[in-house]
Amino acid sequence: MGTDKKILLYEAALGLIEEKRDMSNIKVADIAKAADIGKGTVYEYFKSKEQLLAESIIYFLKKCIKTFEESINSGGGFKVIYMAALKNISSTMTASRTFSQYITFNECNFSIKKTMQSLIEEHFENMRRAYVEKFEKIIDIGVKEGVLKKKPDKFSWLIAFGNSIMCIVAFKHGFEEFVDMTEEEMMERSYNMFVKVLT
Amino acid sequence: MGTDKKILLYEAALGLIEEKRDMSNIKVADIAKAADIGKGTVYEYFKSKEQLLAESIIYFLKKCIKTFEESINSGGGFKVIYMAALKNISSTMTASRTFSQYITFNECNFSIKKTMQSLIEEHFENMRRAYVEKFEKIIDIGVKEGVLKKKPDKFSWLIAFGNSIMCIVAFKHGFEEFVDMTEEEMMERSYNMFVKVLT
Amino acid sequence: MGTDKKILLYEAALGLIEEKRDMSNIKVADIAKAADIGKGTVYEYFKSKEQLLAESIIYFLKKCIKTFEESINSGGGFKVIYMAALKNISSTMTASRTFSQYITFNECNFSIKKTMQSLIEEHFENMRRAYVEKFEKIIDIGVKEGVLKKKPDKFSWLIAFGNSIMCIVAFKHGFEEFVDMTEEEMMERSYNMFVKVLT
Amino acid sequence: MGTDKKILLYEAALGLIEEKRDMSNIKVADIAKAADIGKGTVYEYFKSKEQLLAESIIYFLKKCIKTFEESINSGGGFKVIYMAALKNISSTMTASRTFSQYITFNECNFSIKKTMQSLIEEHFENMRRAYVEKFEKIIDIGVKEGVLKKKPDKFSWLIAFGNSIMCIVAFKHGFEEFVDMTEEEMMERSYNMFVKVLT
DNA sequence: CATGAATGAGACTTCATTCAT
DNA sequence: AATGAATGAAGTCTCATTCAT
Repeated sequence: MGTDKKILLYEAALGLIEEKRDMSNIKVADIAKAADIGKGTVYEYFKSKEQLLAESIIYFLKKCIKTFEESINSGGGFKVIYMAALKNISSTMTASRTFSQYITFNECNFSIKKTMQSLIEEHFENMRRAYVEKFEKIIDIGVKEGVLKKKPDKFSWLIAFGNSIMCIVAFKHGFEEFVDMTEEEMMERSYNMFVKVLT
Repeated sequence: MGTDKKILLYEAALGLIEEKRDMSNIKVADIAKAADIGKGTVYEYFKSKEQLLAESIIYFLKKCIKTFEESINSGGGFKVIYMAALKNISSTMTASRTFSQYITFNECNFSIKKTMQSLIEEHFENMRRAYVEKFEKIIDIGVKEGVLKKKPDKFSWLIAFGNSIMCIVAFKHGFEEFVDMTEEEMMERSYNMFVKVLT
Repeated sequence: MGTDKKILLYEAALGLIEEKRDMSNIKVADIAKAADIGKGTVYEYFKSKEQLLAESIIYFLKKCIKTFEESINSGGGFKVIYMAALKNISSTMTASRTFSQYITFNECNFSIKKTMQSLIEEHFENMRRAYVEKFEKIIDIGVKEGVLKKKPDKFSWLIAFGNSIMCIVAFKHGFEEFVDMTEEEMMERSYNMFVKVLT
Repeated sequence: MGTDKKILLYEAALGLIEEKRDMSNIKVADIAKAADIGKGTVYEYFKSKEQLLAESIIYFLKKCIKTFEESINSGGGFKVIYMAALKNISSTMTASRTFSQYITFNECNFSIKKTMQSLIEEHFENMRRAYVEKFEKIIDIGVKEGVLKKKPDKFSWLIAFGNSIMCIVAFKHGFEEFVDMTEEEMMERSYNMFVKVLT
């Protein structure tokens, strides 16, 4: 069915993006081959290469938020949920280093024309809002549990989350300053810093 | 003279990178035209487009660290220097949003082949070390002045700086959560959070 | 079908080589046009211009030996076969003056890189051996018929054949010393000289 | 002086032709460098690259005939002179394999435009006539000495000389049929065959 | 629906030639 | 007279897209 083939192509495209770390070098032929589909068939489902790439990114963004939601819905207390949230972001970023930048900065290095860009940016903004919404829920849990004395203002907890994410990124990237730290340690310190900042 | 023309081409290339937010779409012809130079002349100074782009990035990296050094050497107390550092980073990032990602994550979306990449990565690492070194000096000033009770561990102050930078990026990016804040306010809060985290 | 188009391109390339007497000035666009094929299509069948030219030459070499075999298999006595052989070589050389040199000297003036050269040289050597083999059979017929008293040594008959070929080349080339001779006369004298030398 | 620089450039060009076995890949810059002369200076002496190459070839042709004359003027009887002539041609061909073809067939694989071609062809024809003239003198000596019973017709001795030359070429080329023969032997057999054919 | 052969616009790069010094 | 930096025309090759099957 049509949709199935689209998803096949999304996955193929995303796979190649990860592999190459560079969207500009990806060829339609490569994507088609990776999806085990004829080159011409791509154009039955997408108007252009641009469109396919743009939609692939949107598909990725939606998947991110979905797995994020799942990860924090597993239950547990504030710390457990906070950790789960960070772990999810961490693994998303590991799985998709190229997109990490995209997600974090909403900059589009990709060779996608302006028309597509706005489409993506809209979806990105949606995703960011969804993340922020979930973050707020996590904060509320922290307040209810008394880990956070009183609900901090939005600026503060947003930046605190940003901070935690930055820890992960730096760690994942393997900067020399972090090499003799285990992931557990890093997560623990990250948590402590998070609580400290917001108290 | 040769060097002059190389710099002319660096600037032209960097200008286009900023303009286009995408290195993969930049054509040699464009760079040459922007530098007001014949297309063939480019190849008198660079072996290939790749080389020109790679060297342009390295040129940019060196310029970044140079202006950063200058900005924090203007004197003043801890808070002044901290603010100057942030302002420099802020303006560098504004001037060069595309590179922000590169600098922060050391990922290279650019269509530059593996050989060039390693060249760039080496230079990037040098630059990062230079920044970290300067950051430490700023921390030391804070300690001497007594703003920071005792010298925090490297992990903490690195992340704290990262945090401050993230505030700027978020602000510059115009996320809706920050729209009713002035840059001064943001910087002030950023400073307060910085000190709080490290105390 | 793939093979057909390759042959189309071989013929087009060979045609242009003959026309221009110089392989270095042939453009891919010319070959494609001559084959009534899109420029890009050439690269569906050949990795590079080099490859196309090299393969074209090999195709030519194989065709030469094939028509040579056919020409001497038409039957008849020693003189008839000798004449047929010479006629074949003569017409091959007329059809392809540029290649004549190649075939005779195994030198490759063509702008073909070293890797391709060795490929061609191998094929050329094969072809040369095939010719020598056929020549020997012709000699054996001459001996059996008693035209040649006893089988001459290889050096002698090889050179004798070379000599005959040279007569043709000189004649074809229209050197002034040969202008008042008909092709028949030349062939007759050539034959007589051939027999005389080997007796 | 002007002329000196021209000769410098001729020699440089010829050297590169030999080295590369392919005139089409020779660059003006290469020739200039080989002659230790500025690139622009070439155009003080030659209207174009074409002209330089064409004149270089003509220079070579003249040099060939000059050394040939010298070689056969050293005196001695018919056999000695014949051998000297062959030796000269042999060494010329060794020194200049690329030109061998040119000289033998008067075909121009070189990337030289039609206008230059006719210039070269005229000079080639002159050279060929000069060679033929000298050959005739050698024949006359053979007749006078009685080695050749009576003066053979032009066709015969021309072809006989061509034959001898072909022996050298084949030998020099290292065809497998000739590998267990010394140059002396080959020359001796060549001489014998020459005399036999013309008797 | 699915395909992949065919295409040609356009990119990078080379190099003969010019010209200011 | 000598130079070499600068040039741009022209060539090779890539690849998104089309279209007949």
